[in-house]
This record gives sequence, structure tokens and C-alpha cells, in this order.
Amino acid sequence: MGPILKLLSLRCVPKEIYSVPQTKQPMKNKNRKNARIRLSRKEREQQIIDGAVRYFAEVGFGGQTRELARRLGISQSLLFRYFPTKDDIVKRVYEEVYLRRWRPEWEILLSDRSRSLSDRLNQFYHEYTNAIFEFEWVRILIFSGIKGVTLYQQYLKLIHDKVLDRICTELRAEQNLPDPKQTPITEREMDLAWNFHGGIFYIGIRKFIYGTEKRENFKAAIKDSIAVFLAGAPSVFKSILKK
Amino acid sequence: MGPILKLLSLRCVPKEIYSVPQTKQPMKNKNRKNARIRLSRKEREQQIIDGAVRYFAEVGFGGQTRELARRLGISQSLLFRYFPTKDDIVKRVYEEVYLRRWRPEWEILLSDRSRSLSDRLNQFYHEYTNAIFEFEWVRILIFSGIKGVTLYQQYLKLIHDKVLDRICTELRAEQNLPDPKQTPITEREMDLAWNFHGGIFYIGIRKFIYGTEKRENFKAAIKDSIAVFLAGAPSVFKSILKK
DNA sequence: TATTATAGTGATCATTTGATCAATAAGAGA
DNA sequence: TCTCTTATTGATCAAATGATCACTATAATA
Repeated sequence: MGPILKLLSLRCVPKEIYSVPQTKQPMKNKNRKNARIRLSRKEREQQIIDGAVRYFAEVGFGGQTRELARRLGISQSLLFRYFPTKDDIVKRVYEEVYLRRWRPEWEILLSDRSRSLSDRLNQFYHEYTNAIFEFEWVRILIFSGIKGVTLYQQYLKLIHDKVLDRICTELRAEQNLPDPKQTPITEREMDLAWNFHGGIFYIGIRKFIYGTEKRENFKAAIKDSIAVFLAGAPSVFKSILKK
Repeated sequence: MGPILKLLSLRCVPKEIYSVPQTKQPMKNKNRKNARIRLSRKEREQQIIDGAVRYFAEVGFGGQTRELARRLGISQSLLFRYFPTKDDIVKRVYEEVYLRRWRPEWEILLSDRSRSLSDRLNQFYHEYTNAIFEFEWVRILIFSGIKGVTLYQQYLKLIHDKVLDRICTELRAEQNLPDPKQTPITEREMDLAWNFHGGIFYIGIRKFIYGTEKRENFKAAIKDSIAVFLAGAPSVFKSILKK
């Protein structure tokens, strides 16, 4: 471990105990140091994934299977009884961290015209950042490296389809501008939406990568960001659609 | 190479030839296949760094020294005659890609009150994105992984100190709000500036990671983004400073 | 042309690390 | 208590990979 890594762990890595607490049970062979604990396949698999999420979030996907096993308190070979290859573990970590956090009701929320757009955006980004702004999520996204490209692409596609497209549509509606079904969302409008979202995403980066951010709650920052967007975007939207 | 990597190279990696063109020279030993080309230490060192920047940007820092050497058309052992360890090469790649792109005149530009802030921001972000939105820069930042944390921190500090602090100051001045020397920039103001900058940065991410972005020129997107910021930020700034 | 400093190489070492497999033992059911 | 299924392990393999070193060949200089 080089000095860079040491510095990192001092600054960013919460001091948690990753090894699973070993429930002490009466053992037949009391002298054995490595007393085995048998879990069902399902339990063990989940335990491995949970440990892998934490471990890889901490050290990146370059982390070794031996060390992961050590933290789990199991043998390295057991990992390969549950997952054919290390890449399969990595894949499951992605799924666990990303695919399970999106909540379908957000799509309904964003399109609910009985409430003001400002209200909706505030609630959505409040809930959304609560769901994703945590150690594992941001670190794994940033540190996923070359293997994470498809993950990154999936994440961006999700945001595009389920968030930004909706925001553009709702902004049009609020301004009495043409419906996207008649006049499709332009590239420039989508750019603005990306710009807005990217700004909020950056808060997470600063918190977990820059490491100087100590707040737990970003409600104020998000609220301001939404206010700027809603105050500035309409006139730009209008000028875009005039041409 | 797994399917993920194959997909990546199809989508994102420009087809360039990384091996250095071998200038054909009369050789004493014409039969030798591996004719040596002697370069001065300085030339060879630069050649290695140039190749390393391209190679690591393409495959990430997990790339192997043997493959790097192969692309350079030199032996793997020669790398270690110029750099004690692989980490030293990586370190030089960082320096090459990041520390050399900042232009001091940008600091003057941002503070030049003889021009409108909109003008200054447009020129700055136009030049700045021209300097950094290229394959190597974005990919190395994103793929630098756990080892790149300090790099990332340095980059964010540079932006904070030389760009965002100035933008906040200039926005205050344009609105006749108190000078930062008397009333320091608040956290909320800085958040807004980060938000703005992060939005522009995200364009680069989409171009080089998402891979669907084909434009070469982001002038319009940047212009719109600045317009939204300048239209929306002043009122929020004012309300922040009222309290 | 002969000399010499040194750029450059091939072979090889040593470690890391993903993966395999025969052997072991926990724990449920008879 | 015995049996049997299978979760679990230690030993080990094989490939990848950073690093080393004695040797080779180039090109500047005398």
C-alpha cells in the first residue's frame, strides 16, 4: 500500500469493521482455531455480496479476493463456490448498488402536475440524493474504472429517460410551450437539463471524493440549485424554441 | 478481455496508431529484426510519457507495462531504465495531463471588470473546455481509480481557488453586494458556483464516457448554461445575503 | 578505424492473484 | 448416536506481471 492509499484511508474511509461478527456457538472441536460456521447458500451469498460492496467501495475493484475473504472471515476458495469468477462478484456488486435504488414512484412524482414543478423537483432530488449519496454508491461509480463504463452508461441512460426527459417536458408545460409530442425536446434543452442534474451530482463527488465536505444534508444546496435553474431556464427555453 | 471491454473499445476508443513510427535508418546489421534505435534520454523519456498517456487513457491504469512497451516498440525492461516503478510512470502521466493545462491568464480574464461577466465566463469556459475536453483528460480523471484520489482533490482545489471563488466575487460585484473581504463567500454561494461548474464538467463526461455525444464543439451548451446561471443566480445570491 | 560511454535488450526472477480440487466437518434427519 | 448431504477449507496450480541484471549494439569521439 503506497502513501497515496494511506492518505486516502485516513481521509475518506469510515472506520467500520467489515468482518462479519462471528456468533459464538458451542463447537464440537473446541481446539480448532478455524471453527466453521455453516450458513445456507442464500445467507452466505448475501453476506459475500454485502462484504464485497463495502470492500470494493473502499479499495476499488482492484481489491483482491483473498483480502475480501479475510474480511468476511471465510476462506478465499469459498468465494468461488458461490461465484464462478471475480467478475461475477463485481457484476453483482453493481446490481446491488445501482439497480435496486431507483424507485418507480419517482417517475409519477415528477409528472404530477397538481403540484408546482419547484415542489416536485425539491422532493425528488431530496429523496434521490438521500438514496444515492452514500459512501458505496459514489465511490463505486467513480472507482469502477474501465470495467464500470457500461454501468456508467446505464446510469446516465436511466437519468436521461426517467428524469431529464420529464423535467424538459414539465418545463415546457409550465411555460405553455409546445408539447414534446409535437416539437421534440431539442438538444439544447436536454443539455440544460443535464447541466442542472450534473451540478447536483457533483455535490456527491465533493462529499465522498474531495473529502472536505462534512454536511450530511444537502437540502439547502439542492434547493438553491433548483431555484437557479427554474429562475434561469424558462427564458432560455423560450429563446431556444423561438428559432 | 471481456465483452465489456470490447464494447468499450468499439464505442469510445479512437482508432489511432499508438506505436511510434519507426524511422528507417541504414543499419549495420541488416538481418536483425529488432534493430535498435537509440534516442537521447530526454527524447525517449518524452516518448514513453506520451505513449503512457494514450495507453492508460484507453485501458485504465491497470494496463500492463509489457503492452505499453509493445505499443512504443521498445522492450519492457527499457521502461524501468527510465522510471524506477510503474507508479512513477503513472505519476508522470498525471502531471503531464493535468498540471500543464492550466493557463495563468485565465485568472486575470475572470477578474477583468472592464468586460461583462457573461463575456468573461463565455470566453473562459470556451477556452477551458477546449483545453480539457479531450479523450485523455476526461478518461484519465474518471479511470484514475483509487490512486487518483489525490489528483482529483488537487483538481477540485484548483477549480475552487482559481475559478469558483472568483466567480462568486464577480457576481457579488455585479450585484453591488458586499465585497468578500468584508462578508466572506458563504457556503451556499459556493455551492451554487460548484453546481454551475459541475454542470459544465458533466458535458465532458457524457462525451467521453457515455459515448453517444458526437459534437466537437460545446459552445452553445456552455453559452446556455452560463445564461441560466446568470439569470438565476443573482436573485438567489441576494436572498442568501439578506439573512 | 578504434575506443568508449551508454541506450537498449532478452532471459529470468519473485510475487501476486484468480481459480481448482480433494479432503474435512457441520448439522439435519433417521 | 449414526448417516449422509453439502458447506467449507487448505494446499496448490497456472498465469499475469512488476522488476532485475548481465549482456549487446549503437553512435559520438578521438
